[in-house]
Amino acid sequence: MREIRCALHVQSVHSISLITQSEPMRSIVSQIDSISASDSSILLIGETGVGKELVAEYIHHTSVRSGNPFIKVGLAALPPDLLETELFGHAKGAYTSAVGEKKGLFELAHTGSIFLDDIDDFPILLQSKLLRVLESRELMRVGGTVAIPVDVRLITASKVDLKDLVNRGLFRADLFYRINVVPLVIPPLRERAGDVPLLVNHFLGRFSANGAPEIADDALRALVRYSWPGNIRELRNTMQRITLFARGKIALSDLPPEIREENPLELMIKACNRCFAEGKMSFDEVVTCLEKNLIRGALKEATGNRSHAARILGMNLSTLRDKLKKYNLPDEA
Amino acid sequence: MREIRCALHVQSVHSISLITQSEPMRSIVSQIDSISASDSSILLIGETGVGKELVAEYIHHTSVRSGNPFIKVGLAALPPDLLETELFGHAKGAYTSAVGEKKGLFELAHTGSIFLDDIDDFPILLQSKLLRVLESRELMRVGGTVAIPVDVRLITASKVDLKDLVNRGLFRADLFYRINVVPLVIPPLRERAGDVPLLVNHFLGRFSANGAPEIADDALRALVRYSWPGNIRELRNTMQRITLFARGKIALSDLPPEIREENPLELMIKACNRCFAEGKMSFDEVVTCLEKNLIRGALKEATGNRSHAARILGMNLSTLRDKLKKYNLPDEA
DNA sequence: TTACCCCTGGCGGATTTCCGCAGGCCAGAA
DNA sequence: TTCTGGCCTGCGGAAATCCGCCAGGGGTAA
Repeated sequence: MREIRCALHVQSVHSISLITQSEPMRSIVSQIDSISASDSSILLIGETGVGKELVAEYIHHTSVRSGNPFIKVGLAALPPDLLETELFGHAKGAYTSAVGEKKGLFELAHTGSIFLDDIDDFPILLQSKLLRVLESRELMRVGGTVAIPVDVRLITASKVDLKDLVNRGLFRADLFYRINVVPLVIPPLRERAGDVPLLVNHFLGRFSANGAPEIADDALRALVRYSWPGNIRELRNTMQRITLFARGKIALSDLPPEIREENPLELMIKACNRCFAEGKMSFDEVVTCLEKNLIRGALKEATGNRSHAARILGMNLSTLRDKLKKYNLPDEA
Repeated sequence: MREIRCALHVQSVHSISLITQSEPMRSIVSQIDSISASDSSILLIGETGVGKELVAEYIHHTSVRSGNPFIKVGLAALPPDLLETELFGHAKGAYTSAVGEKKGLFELAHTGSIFLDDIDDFPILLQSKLLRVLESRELMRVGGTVAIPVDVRLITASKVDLKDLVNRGLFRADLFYRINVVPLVIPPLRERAGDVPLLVNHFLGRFSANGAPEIADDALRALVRYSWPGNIRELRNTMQRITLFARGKIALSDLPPEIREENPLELMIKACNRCFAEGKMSFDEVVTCLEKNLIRGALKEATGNRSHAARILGMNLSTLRDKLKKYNLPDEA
């Protein structure tokens, strides 16, 4: 486990690392540390792949329950009809194939923590039972008649704002307030691009037999510039794939094309913003300039054929004609 | 004088070099070589700084008159009231201060060539006299009574299309036809960017005591990308300035900012075209995308103040509000 | 408390834009 | 020679856009 000083902020507990130097994540680590003595329910909000599971582990292992079980449940991955029994167990003979009693995941987490990922996908019919379990701190197995005490700390994760689901009647408001005692928003990777170099280095080191290889400057810039729609999971997978094929220093050419090449749309937006902000052009001037150039390009490609040019541009011939007249672009201007 | 093989085309005559590897210039050199035995009047057309004077020298020194005088006249640089006497001389007592007779530049060019630069600036009142001299092959000094024979080859240069001036009555049609026997259009440097590396190397070598220094790749790319509105003259001056201050290899940081940094407008146009061509977006989608982003940027800069944002964008508040509604951009989306 | 300035929303009129329709022309195929 | 398909132009109606006007609210200074 590498420990880095000065500008970095690495908390390593129980071989779990939250690697960051960005302010958004530092703030979250601070909040987690400040409630480590607490038993409060925590709701982690963030996009797929941002590392909610890792954060949940960190929370558990820095809490007073760190020596006790930590049960992770991906709710979205469980078949809906098995969900109840998986979570709460079932009594003997509860249904045809229930030849024996079964402990649920909540029982297994007794005295420890349970992490319910994708709580936004939780069936609303089970929400009332979950709420009862949380409030009474005991559960009734499916088909059972005996209340079984459970002492668990609840950590949940959602990829959307549960308030929206509450407003749409898809999530119980009372359950929401119960699990949202401490909300933590995990930012997407594109909002903490400053962490990308650390994470890249971390995963390259993780997957390389000889320690993290060096990265060319332009390759690093491309990695930082990329928006990482798949967040840390995508970054991790990308680094794993790179270490399989790259030799020595990581070059720009070692990166997959969607990272290596700047997205044309992003490039355009950046250029337009820069032109508008620096080029002293008004909104209309920028839009007009864009339209003119797109039209010119299409006419060139269509060798002056206006009908074809209109089709290229995805507009009506009449519309193109009107624009040609408006901008005084009669021929292949 | 360096001679380069293979891909290059360097004609060196009498310590004059036309350095090029681009097709447009090669074509011109071929035309010049093919008329070297001719005495035809040549009209060079091209922007300021493209090297018309150098081309004129080359023409003279590859012609049969190469051993005879070559007189260069920048017509725009001469005071209009002295123009006639400079070109055609004057007799003794032609005017108060004319204490002696004076040969004009045409006489000095006898048996050789005369190069009249900026012929587009030539006063229309002198155009008839010039025409008479060219047709009769003799001249009358200002205030003189004796016809003096002159045998000169005429090379003229213009930075505009003289036909336009003829159409507007600013240039005599008969004179135009007389001097336009062989028109040669010298392309601007931006239309033969392939020559930039050669020219950069040439001038760096010219101005460096220790031979041409090496250039970093990104610096060379910036030099090629630059549009060189001042053409070769600007390139020459830039290289001279660089060799004064740069040490060793020429880096991107050694270049002046207008070359080092890509012009925002050009960048935008390039990016927009690429986005449209590669990004599989329709005209409307591109325009919409641009508008949304410009609006978002303005709102961000105005911290949500729509009146301010409208002013930033240079549009009416009502217009901005209509667009916000159209694009469903309610808050700082 | 009052006055002033600025922002925002609602709304409607004028102008611009989009585009469909009809007709003519041209080139190529039957 | 006729027919067909495509392109282009003129033109007018519907829809969209631009923006001015009015009213209300909030903040600040006198």
